[in-house]
Amino acid sequence: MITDNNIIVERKDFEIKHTLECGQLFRYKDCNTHYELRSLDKKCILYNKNKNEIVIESEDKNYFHNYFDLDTDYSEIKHNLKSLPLMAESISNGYGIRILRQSPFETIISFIISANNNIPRIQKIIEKICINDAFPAPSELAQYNEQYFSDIGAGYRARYLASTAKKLADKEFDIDIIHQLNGMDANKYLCSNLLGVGEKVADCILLFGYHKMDVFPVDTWIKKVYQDIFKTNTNAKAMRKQLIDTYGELSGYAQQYLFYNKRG
DNA sequence: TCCCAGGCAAGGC
DNA sequence: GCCTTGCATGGG
Repeated sequence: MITDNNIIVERKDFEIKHTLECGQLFRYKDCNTHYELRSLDKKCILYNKNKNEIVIESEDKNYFHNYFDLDTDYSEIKHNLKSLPLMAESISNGYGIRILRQSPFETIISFIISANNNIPRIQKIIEKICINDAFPAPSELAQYNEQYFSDIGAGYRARYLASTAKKLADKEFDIDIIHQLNGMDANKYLCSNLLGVGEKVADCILLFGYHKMDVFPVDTWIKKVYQDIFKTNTNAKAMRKQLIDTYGELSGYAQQYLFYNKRG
C-alpha cells in the first residue's frame, strides 16, 4: 500500500460502482475487493475504506484528483437536477456517478469503437489496442493499418480507426481547439473531420473527454428514455435538441444518470 | 436462430 | 438538407 500517494475521498457523491460502470470508460476491472482502472499509461486502484470513505491508490495523485473531478460539488448538481423529468428516480439509482475527465485522444478512439457495439466487445478491442496496458500515443496508434484493426475484431470500424489515428498523429486535426468551442460547434468540428465520428459519438467525446455539459449523447438507451418522457418517437437529432432544452446546462450530467438508470 | 449493441458512411432523392 | 441501407462481430 502506497500510503503517501493515497487519495481519500468522501463516499458521499462518489460510488465507485456507479462511476465506473455507467459506460463512460472501458478500461476498468471489478476485482471483487477493489476496482482496477487505467487511463492513458496510468493505473489506479479504488476501494471503499469504510462506510464513508473511498481510497484511490496510484502513483500520480494529481492526475487522478483531476480525473475523478474531485473539485466539483455533485450535491449541488443533483439538487439542481432533481425536479426535472425522471431525475429523482435516476439520481436515486445512480447517486454516486461522477463525470470523469478523460483523455480526449483515448476517448475519441474508444468511442469510435463503441458505435453499434456492445460493452464487453468494446472492452476487448480496446484492450488489444493497448501496449502493456498503456493506451498508445497517436503516433503509435497510427502505425497500425486497417488490416490490423480488422484482425483484432474491430469489424467495419477498422477503416475509421486507421483514418482517424493517422489524422491525429499527423496533426491534421486540432484536438486542443475543441476546448474553446461550445458543444454545438465542437460537435460539428468532430463530425466533419473525423471518420467514424457521428453526432452521438461526438457528444460522448465532448462529455467524457472535454467535460462539456451542453451536449446529450442519444444512443439506443436514451431513445427509450425519450419515449418514456415524451410518449412519442422521432429521430435522434430532434431528440437531442429537445433533451438539451429540457435539461439545460446540466444536460451532460442528466444524460449519464438517465443512461445508467435505463440500462440497469 | 434471431435480435441487439453507447451508430456511422454513403448514396439516393 | 433528410431518409434509407449496408455493415463486422460477439453477447444474450
